[in-house]
Parts: sequence; C-alpha cells; structure tokens
Amino acid sequence: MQDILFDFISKYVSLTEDEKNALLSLDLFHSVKKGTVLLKEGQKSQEIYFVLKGCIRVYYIIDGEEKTTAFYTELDALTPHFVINKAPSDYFISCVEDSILLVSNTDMSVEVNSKFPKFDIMCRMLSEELLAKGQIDFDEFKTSSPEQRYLNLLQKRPDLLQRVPQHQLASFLGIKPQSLSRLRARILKKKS
Amino acid sequence: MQDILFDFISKYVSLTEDEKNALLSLDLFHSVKKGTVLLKEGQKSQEIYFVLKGCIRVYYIIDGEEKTTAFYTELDALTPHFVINKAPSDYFISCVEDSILLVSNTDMSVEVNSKFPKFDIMCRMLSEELLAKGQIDFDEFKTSSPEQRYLNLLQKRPDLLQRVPQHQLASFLGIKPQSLSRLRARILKKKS
DNA sequence: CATATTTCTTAACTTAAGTGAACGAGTTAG
DNA sequence: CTAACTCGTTCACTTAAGTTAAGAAATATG
Repeated sequence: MQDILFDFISKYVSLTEDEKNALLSLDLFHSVKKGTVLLKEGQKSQEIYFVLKGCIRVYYIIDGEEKTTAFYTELDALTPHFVINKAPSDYFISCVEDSILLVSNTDMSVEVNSKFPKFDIMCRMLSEELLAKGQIDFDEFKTSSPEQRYLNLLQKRPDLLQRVPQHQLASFLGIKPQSLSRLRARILKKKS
Repeated sequence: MQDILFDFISKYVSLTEDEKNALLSLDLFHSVKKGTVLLKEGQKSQEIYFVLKGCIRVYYIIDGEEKTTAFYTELDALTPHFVINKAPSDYFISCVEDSILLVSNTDMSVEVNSKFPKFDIMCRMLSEELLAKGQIDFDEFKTSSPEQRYLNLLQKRPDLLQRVPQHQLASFLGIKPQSLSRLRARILKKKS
C-alpha cells in the first residue's frame, strides 16, 4: 500500500529514504468502512483525502434529496474547500466501498511542507493538473447531452458503473435516476 | 493599470519595489481588439492570460457549432491546458471586447519564479483557489436546471448578461440560444 | 446610404427529461 | 421468517429543451 503512494509521488518528485520515512511516521493510512460519513455539511474539515483503494463520494442534500457530484477512486485526491476558502462545508463526503485512505490535515501539511519543500512543489503541480482536468471535465459536461455524458463515462470510467449505485450515478450525470434508467434502455434498443 | 495588477497580487504576497520593477520590465501589458483570436484549436500555446480590463472567452467548435464554455473578465486568470498537459489545444480563445491583458508565457514564468520564489507561492495559492472555485461552479451546474443556472448567473455575474451575446451565454449555460430566449420569456411571465 | 450579416425572438413540432406512482428483486433488521 | 427498506425499472403524464424555419431588429460593411 505504501508503494502505491510512493509510485504516485514519484510521478512528480523523487523522494529520499529519509523523506519517505518521515511521511510514513505520520501514520496517514486509514481503513474506512463502507457507508462511513467522512464529512458532514456545516463542518469545518481540515482533512485532505487521498484514495489508495476504494471509492468515496461527494454529495449535497438539496430539498431533502441527495445530489452526488463527484466520485474519487484509486489515486484521486480530495481537498475540501475549507482548506482553501475557510467556509464550512456545504456538502457531505462518504465512503462508497470499504476503502483505504491516506488522511492528512492542514497542520500536518504545513509541517511536512516546511520540512520538505518538495512536497510543496508536488502540491502545486497536483493542483494545477487537477485544475486543468476539472476544466476539461466541466467543458465536456456543458457541451454534451445526458446520453453523451453517459456514453462518455462508459468509456472513461467503466469501473464506476459497476461499483456505484445508479441513483448516485444519475445525479453525477446531472439527471434523475428514472431518466438514467430510461436512457440506458434507449441505448440498448438502438444497438439492436 | 499597473496598480490593478499590484493590488491583485497583494492579496497573495507582498512585493518589494525591486520585484514590482522586475515585473514591469517584462512588458506584459497588451491591448487586444474585440474579435481577436488569441488561441486556435490545435495550437500549442505557451501563453498565460490575466484580464486587467475587458472580456475573453473560451469556445469549442463541435460539428461546426461554437460552444462557449467560459468567460474571463476583470482579474480572472486563464492558463491554457497546454501549459500543464502538453497537448495541443482543443478549444479557441477570443476577445469579446477591446481588452487589456497581461500576457505571460512559460519561459517568462520560469524565469520570474526562479528569481522570485514569491511568485511561485502565489501561483500555488491561485491555482488552489481556482480549483476550489471551479469545483463549486461545476457542482452548482450539475445540481441545477438551466433556468436555475440562468437565475444564478443573474445574481453572480450580472455584468455578463450585458456585455456578452446571448447565443454565447446559452452554451455557457449548457443550452441552445432559442431555449435561453424562451426561458427568459417564461421568467418574465412568471414575475407578472 | 443601402445591403449584408449577426443577433434575438417567436412559433410549431419533436424529443427527452422531470414527476408521481407502482412493482418486483434484493437486502437488512427485528 | 417476515416486515421494512433500498434499488432499479417501467408507465403515463407533464414540462422543458432540441430542431427547423421564419422574420424583426440591431450592427457591420462596402
């Protein structure tokens, strides 16, 4: 599990053994059971999550309805907005599957970053990369229909369709569960 | 115009006179006429834009149709993906109004950043902030209807409705120009 | 100044998503 | 084991967006 982390980091910066040990000494790895709520609306979370194994999701509760907006799976990093904008969370984070997460917090980050400037560099590279990816995803979402978005998801993250309940996928695609059901039936019909 | 830039920067880091002069010596300010295309699909742009005055927009051409996905106005920064992912652009950038832009490129950034680590820190803060904002915008987009998105835009960026043609706003809202027109008429009716 | 061209609106019609309800399959809890 | 609940699907109906076309108004161009 540590190797997965170090392999990921090595894409951005190369660490010495000392640095690796410093990281490991922080006790960052956590097992989390399916269904666990990691963050609730209104909380001021300082925690940063990195998914080593499993899946977590971000969702809002609007008019009593869950609206899922993001799934984070293997090697995805999730930084709640509080870490950046200091406002209490307006969404929830929960665990879709039994997962192994790397959980860090602002204090730790500050400490590590000041000791090892490399982490700082990596963080910058990461957030720039995520910013670009986020914009591309948003653009694709805006410029395509629900059906195209579904087919696109089928291409890019086929695993999600297996591991996540459909009603959560629906709001992720910006539609209602019934519409996703119908849309899928429509596509099957077309193929035949 | 310089003050606008320095005021913006001062929100992140404080610059010495030396640093300010170094920045100014780079000749970053450019006047750009309305309609100018700053970046075309397929190009590998190294340029980073910061809007001091005016408005620029990002759009794709899909099946011969323009699809606008973003507008950048005063104090917004636009970093094309090439700077991050090294792939040729799949979108266009053009000037909506006569504008004054700060135009930088990767070489300049590298040079400035190595001389003044402060800029590096600012870039990191900026990209983290933009990442969070981008996620919030995407979440709002996913969880709301075209009508809600229009009303939301009316609240958050009322200026855009004045300065940008409606058919560009339409795709920005994820719909067709005719639908935006109809939607506006519907809202007017409701109010009365 | 006259003529294109662009921009916005309207309308009629088609297609797809939202809504409310019902049903069965599978799961969970008492 | 049964009752309650969750999840996905289907259906009928409503609402809104896509499509095609036409025309008016504003803007740009020779």
